[in-house]
Amino acid sequence: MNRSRITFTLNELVYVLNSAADRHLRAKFDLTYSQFLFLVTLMGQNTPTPSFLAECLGVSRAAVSQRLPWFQDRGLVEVSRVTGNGKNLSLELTRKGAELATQSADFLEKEFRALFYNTASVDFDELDETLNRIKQQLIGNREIRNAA
Amino acid sequence: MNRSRITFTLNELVYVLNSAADRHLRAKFDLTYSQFLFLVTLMGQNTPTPSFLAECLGVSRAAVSQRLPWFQDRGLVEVSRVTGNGKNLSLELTRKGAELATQSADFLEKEFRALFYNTASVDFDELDETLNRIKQQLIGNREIRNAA
DNA sequence: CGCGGAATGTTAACTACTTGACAAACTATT
DNA sequence: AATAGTTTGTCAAGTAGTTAACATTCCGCG
Repeated sequence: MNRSRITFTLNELVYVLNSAADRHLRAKFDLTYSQFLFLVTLMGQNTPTPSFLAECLGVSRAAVSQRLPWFQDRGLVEVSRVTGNGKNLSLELTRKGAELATQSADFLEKEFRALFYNTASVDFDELDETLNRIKQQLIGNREIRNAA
Repeated sequence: MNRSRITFTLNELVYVLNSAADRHLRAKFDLTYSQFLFLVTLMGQNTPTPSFLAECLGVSRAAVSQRLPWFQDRGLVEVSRVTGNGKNLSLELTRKGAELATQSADFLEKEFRALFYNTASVDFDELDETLNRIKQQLIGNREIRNAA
């Protein structure tokens, strides 16, 4: 019963976290959580292709392709072709997009820091490391299984 | 940066966990992870209303309403009206549905137990408790904020 | 009793994703 | 250099959820 309790807890916690983030972002920046993720992920790289961005976001290429016009129309993302490369598009945050990403990320960071501040008894670094170890274990075993 | 690292890690871990569960369930029981959750949640109560089930699953009443025929058609769930109550429907697993829920839950439990067995250095009970504490903290603060 | 208000279940319209198919562009091998 | 194979971005169709509106049923209270 250990297993099921903890996977349920994880799902619930993630739901609460993401809902809270979504609420804050909508209220202050008129931004969806997944729009926020799009911008922040884009900021984390320099001029990636849509294909690579899709991989980072964990969604399909088609999904990125469909969402791009929304960000272009609002002047947040610029799509360009690299000269001498007719195949790949290149994505880049505009100045406005970068500002929005930075401001919203800072804001969210501050909000959660305030919330977590009271939870003094938790070592978040250690927790993060533990969760990552579990994740790696799962990924590792999966690959072994698939190869077999 | 603490905050963002851990929320990202949480999301990634949940994704890996749920994907693995989905893969196993499809392969062995021709069942989606969310279909599995539907059955297991239903088994956890006795003859709930669709409305209550929706709340437990964290989805809208409309979503449950739309999904019910799928489970009825396959003889997994029985929908009935309680006599003297024209308003509420009553949901119940059929024998077949209960068997499928039990078998798939047991199977998943066994799979994950095997995976986790190697991660000896993690105290899963303690981890579960920690995650729950964080969740409660978040919920608590949210309610205070909303009331203000 | 009867009537206003709340809750339930269903429907319609919408959203955000998916997969599969495709053309265009690149890469590698011969 | 030609070509077979891969990668990329896009489109069409399908899926699972959402919100909003609705009829129906129940409840509390005059």
